[in-house]
Amino acid sequence: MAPDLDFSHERGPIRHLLNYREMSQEPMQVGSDPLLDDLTEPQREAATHVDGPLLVLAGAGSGKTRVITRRIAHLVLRVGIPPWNVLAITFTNKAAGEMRERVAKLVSERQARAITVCTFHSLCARLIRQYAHKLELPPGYSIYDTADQSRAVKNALEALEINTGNFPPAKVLSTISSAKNELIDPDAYAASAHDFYSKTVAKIYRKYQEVLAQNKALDFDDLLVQTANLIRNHPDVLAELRERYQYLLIDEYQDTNHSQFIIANALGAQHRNICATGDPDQSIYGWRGANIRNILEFETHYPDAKVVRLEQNYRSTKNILAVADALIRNNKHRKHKSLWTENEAGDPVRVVTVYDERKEAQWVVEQFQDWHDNKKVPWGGMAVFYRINSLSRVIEDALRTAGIPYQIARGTAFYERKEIKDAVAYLRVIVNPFDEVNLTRIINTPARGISEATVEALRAAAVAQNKPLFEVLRSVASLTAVNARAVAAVLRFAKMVEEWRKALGIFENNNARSPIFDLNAPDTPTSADDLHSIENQKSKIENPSTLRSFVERVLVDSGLHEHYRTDKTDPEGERLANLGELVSSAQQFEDDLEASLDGRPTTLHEKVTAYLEQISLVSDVDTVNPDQGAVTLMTLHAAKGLEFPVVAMLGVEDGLLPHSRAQTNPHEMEEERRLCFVGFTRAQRMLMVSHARYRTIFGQTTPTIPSRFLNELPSNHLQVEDISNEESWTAGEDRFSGINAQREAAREAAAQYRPGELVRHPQFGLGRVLTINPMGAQTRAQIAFNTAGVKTLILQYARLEKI
DNA sequence: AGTTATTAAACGAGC
DNA sequence: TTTAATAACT
Repeated sequence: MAPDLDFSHERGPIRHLLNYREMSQEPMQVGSDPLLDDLTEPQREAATHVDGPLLVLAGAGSGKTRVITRRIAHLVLRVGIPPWNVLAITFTNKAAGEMRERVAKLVSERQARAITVCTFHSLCARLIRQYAHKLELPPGYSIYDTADQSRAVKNALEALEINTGNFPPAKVLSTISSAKNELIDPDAYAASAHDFYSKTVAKIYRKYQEVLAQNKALDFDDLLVQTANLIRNHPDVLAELRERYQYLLIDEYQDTNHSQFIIANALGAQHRNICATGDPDQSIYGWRGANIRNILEFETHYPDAKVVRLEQNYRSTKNILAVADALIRNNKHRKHKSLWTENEAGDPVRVVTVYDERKEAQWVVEQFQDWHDNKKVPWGGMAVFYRINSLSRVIEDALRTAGIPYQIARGTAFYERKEIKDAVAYLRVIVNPFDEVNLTRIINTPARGISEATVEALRAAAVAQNKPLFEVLRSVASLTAVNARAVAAVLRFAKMVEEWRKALGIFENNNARSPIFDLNAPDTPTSADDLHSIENQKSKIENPSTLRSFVERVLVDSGLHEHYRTDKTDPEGERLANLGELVSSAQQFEDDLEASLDGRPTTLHEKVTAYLEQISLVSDVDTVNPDQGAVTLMTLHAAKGLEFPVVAMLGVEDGLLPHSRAQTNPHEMEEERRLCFVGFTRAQRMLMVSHARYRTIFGQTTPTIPSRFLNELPSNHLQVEDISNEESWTAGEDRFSGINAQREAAREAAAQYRPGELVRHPQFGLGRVLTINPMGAQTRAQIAFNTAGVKTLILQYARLEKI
């Protein structure tokens, strides 16, 4: 049993803070500043740094966030920097929220609200909205998620008449994404493309950008690219931003990519008050363009930078830290850092071998139960990490069966559901009439009599007339290819959307200077002062309704509500409930927004736009609430920046961690090791690591090899257990009897049908068995049907009938 | 036109 | 295993 450790000092409230005015009247004595008193020397050095570049190399658990928040408070309270001059960039919205909260405990609520704390992506999204007119975008531009991007690429491929077979959208998109992260535009990409594949990608890239431009849409990478362009091409904007953001803090600097680097440096180049914090050993996003050199070469970019190293760890026990440190020492490309702690030695790190993933889950659940019942660790203090999302299922099942509350960090999953994507697509189309991807998604969802053929005719007309698709809807009557019933349906749909737009104060008096179609609408002086002043155009009618009621109205008017209310395929009403949850999320957003606006007016239109922006940029961890009293399940990537008293890491096996795709590339292998290191260093008191002898992935059970990383761990800090044989006799028998039963069934099924026999299929009718291919549960039969031709069917699923 | 069944295809991490 | 695209049916 581990002695009780006190981990509370990290988050202790700071009392009796003096504000700046009091300070200046009555100077504090050196060493008695409550902002700094409880900091160590290096921490204080970083926290009190005011002007000029600062690099904080912060080891895991070294109190980095604390230093950042204190530094912000110090700047505002002691130095007297206006809070709106401070810009802190974090890796996730959740981290931003936490940082703002922690700062708010040091400074006043009001001051805290004036500080900008956000992620790169949300900063860029807001800047683009604010300066939309300079980028030929409407402020209601769409942000495309992966699914939308994939649609856009498919459109591009279609237009170029390229077969998707050789150019799967996902693969093309990842190539394009890498290019964008390096700020390589289609021209530059084409210039460096020499082989057939990249030359074709160059064409697709160009077309894809055209499609996005047509739709007035940006993908995630474009948010950064466009911001970089904005800053580069508009010196006035850059000057404004530099004036506004005089003190820059960028957290997790090791995971910034080239475009983020460019943006940050452009903002900071003049005043040079740029503070980067991070840890090269925790760089785990190389695959999405993060450039570890940004942090390694910070001192080259800023030779006068002050460098502070935080090496004392306040988070973990000695054992955990020793194990993590031993692991990371195996990376060759690395600057060594000596992590140390004054914490207790604690329990050894447990490394356990289990039989399979079910046993693994069961073991973890047992351990958690013990920590909860006997060591009084709340459920919220425990977490399960894994390399790939698909490992979450088994542990979920086990936790559910055990009745243990859990939450999964999969914030985006909610917005990926069809019903939610549909509902959001309506909102997108309302604020962005150019968004064809979302328009085609909802034009006949739910079914309202607008067929595929009708949509095709409309699209053709839009291309022919060189008009946005939505504008063509109104002239649908002139299209001969569309019958009267469809015309009525289209007009009804267009009318409905226009009604919603009216409710937002958007008017479209036929091709007049309707604000939403008019990109050259008068430039209202948008200063960086107020990022919340979103749109240039103000609502022309006083609309009393709220965001919540607007969303509800769209759900009802569109028929989505009714459709899912009566959906027979969803008897539980789960989808309807999800729509309900969307409505409450709108309500929640509205409440938060009102609070942060502090009485300043907003239009409904602005609210919808801001809401759409927010839901486009939620990250997986954003939804995790530690005080929820639930075990947290997440990927190792999502775990960055978090900490839990008890941590279990699943599937520490070769092929999973390190992932099989990293095996051939030494750099990727080191990133895998860093990923493992990140996982280890999240643990405060107990770290358990498990690997199974057999693992079933995609229905295929295969023996595994323990992760090579396990061999790198110092045995004197470990407690190694192999429980793969315990009770596995019964479990093993169950398992094999299960498999055997399946095989038996398949054999029987195979035996049942012999080549030459006549069978009947509910759909295909009469047929004759040609061959039987016994493959266990996957046993297939080739059958020649009288009318349907030769088909290969899986016996288990095909409801065949012997004749 | 719209729904439902069947088959094929994807499976690394995410803003 | 899940999801997406396609084919068949009502």
